[in-house]
Amino acid sequence: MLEKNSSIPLYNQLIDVLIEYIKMNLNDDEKMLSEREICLKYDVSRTTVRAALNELEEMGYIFKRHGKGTFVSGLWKEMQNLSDAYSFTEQMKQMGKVPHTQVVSLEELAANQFVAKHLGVEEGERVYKMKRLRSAEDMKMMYETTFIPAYLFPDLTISKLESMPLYELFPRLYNQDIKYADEEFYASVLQEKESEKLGLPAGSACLRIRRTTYSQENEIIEYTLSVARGDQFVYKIRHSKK
Amino acid sequence: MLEKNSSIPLYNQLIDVLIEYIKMNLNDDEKMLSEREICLKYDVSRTTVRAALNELEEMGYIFKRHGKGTFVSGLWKEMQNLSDAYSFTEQMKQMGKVPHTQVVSLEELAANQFVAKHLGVEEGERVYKMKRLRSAEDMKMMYETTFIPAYLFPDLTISKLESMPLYELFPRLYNQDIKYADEEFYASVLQEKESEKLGLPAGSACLRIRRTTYSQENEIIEYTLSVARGDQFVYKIRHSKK
DNA sequence: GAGTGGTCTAGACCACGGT
DNA sequence: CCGTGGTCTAGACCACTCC
Repeated sequence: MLEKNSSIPLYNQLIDVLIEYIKMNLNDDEKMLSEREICLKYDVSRTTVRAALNELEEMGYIFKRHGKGTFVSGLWKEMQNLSDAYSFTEQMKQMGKVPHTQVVSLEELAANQFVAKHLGVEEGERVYKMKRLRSAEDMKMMYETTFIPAYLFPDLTISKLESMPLYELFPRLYNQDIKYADEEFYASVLQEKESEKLGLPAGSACLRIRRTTYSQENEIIEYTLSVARGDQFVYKIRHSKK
Repeated sequence: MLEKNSSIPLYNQLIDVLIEYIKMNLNDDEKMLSEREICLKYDVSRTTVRAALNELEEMGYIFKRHGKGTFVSGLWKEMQNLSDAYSFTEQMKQMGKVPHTQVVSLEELAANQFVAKHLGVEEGERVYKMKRLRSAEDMKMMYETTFIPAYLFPDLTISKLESMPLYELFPRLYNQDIKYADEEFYASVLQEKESEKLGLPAGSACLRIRRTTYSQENEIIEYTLSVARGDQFVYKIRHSKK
């Protein structure tokens, strides 16, 4: 069942095993094996069991009650996305659509005050600025303006940009691994010029998004301003009470 | 420094102590004490230290590098809200405003199919439906329609509703502790009737929000539909790469 | 090789919920 | 009272980074 000498941590293997166990044996709100029972059944320490159970709780598979036990949550079926996906490509795939990106422009320029501030670089430093129109099945979904520091991405070209999604290009071509991305968004209406780009009437509902992406080294590797069709983007978030 | 026999868990105390230590002694990106150094300095086990450090990492105070050490993140200054607050009251306080709520209506009725589905109750079951206009310093911010199951909240009255925020009323008067809330939201524009209620022109940008709140017992205790001024609500979320 | 974070063990005591 | 999850210990070995 569990491979003790695998390169995959035991608690990680245990997660998969327990998910399988739940699916095969238990229904919603039924009582799960106790922590000590799991220790015996799979011959691991309680620390390992609790590490696995904590992740399962975060994932929504189970919930715990002090003094009573652990129970199957029955919520994991509905909660597909809850905005795990932060890339356009992933979002579209979750919506069951085929994403497409057209690179409208790519230029190298010196950072002005605004760009410098949001990319965390010095004013005057070289940066790339690109504009992209993002579609799904012939519907124009979103228009993005992205800034990235030039020194992290030498010799960036449109053909490279078009070869793969940005969030694959970062790690694969430039060894920049993403740690997390912060997004701010708010409702707005389309201005005239934007409405032309998206093929919608001016004044249509839209979502404006500002995204800052950080590398594993805690450097900002991307700052993007987006405007997205209001009728196509529904964000889902879960607020957990501590 | 740490009280070993406090009712507060050691790792929880340690979190506060370490935050203080960081603020007093370290700047951004500086190297933090190693885990084993913290063990010695505060006389606790490494398990306890790691529990505290994991929370600090989630909070954004520090980041770890395998083989190198733990470092101060320097991001905890900016990231105030990131939508931790899911109640209107908390959100307004974070924005430095004084929230006010006017209960427009409160009625008890039988759940129709729509309400039954979203509250997870049977059709025909008694539910409360309330409408509330929410303001901050004389600006009308958001209009909410809320459904809650009646059997969980016997003898609910407008005066009770007006006495405290809903999310205080749940635990304090009805012993209903909140576990988490799921929100969906998307951009839209105000319809005529809504525009009157919020005192804005029809066609103004707005955010439409659907919220489902769950109790510790995994029951739905609230379903709310909101429409909020687009120019006043900015949501922030962090997508962590796993 | 020395130091770091990552994983894991075996065992202990506590606080809570039910009998 | 017993079984549950919550906290904590002391110690072990591994994988990674840097010298």
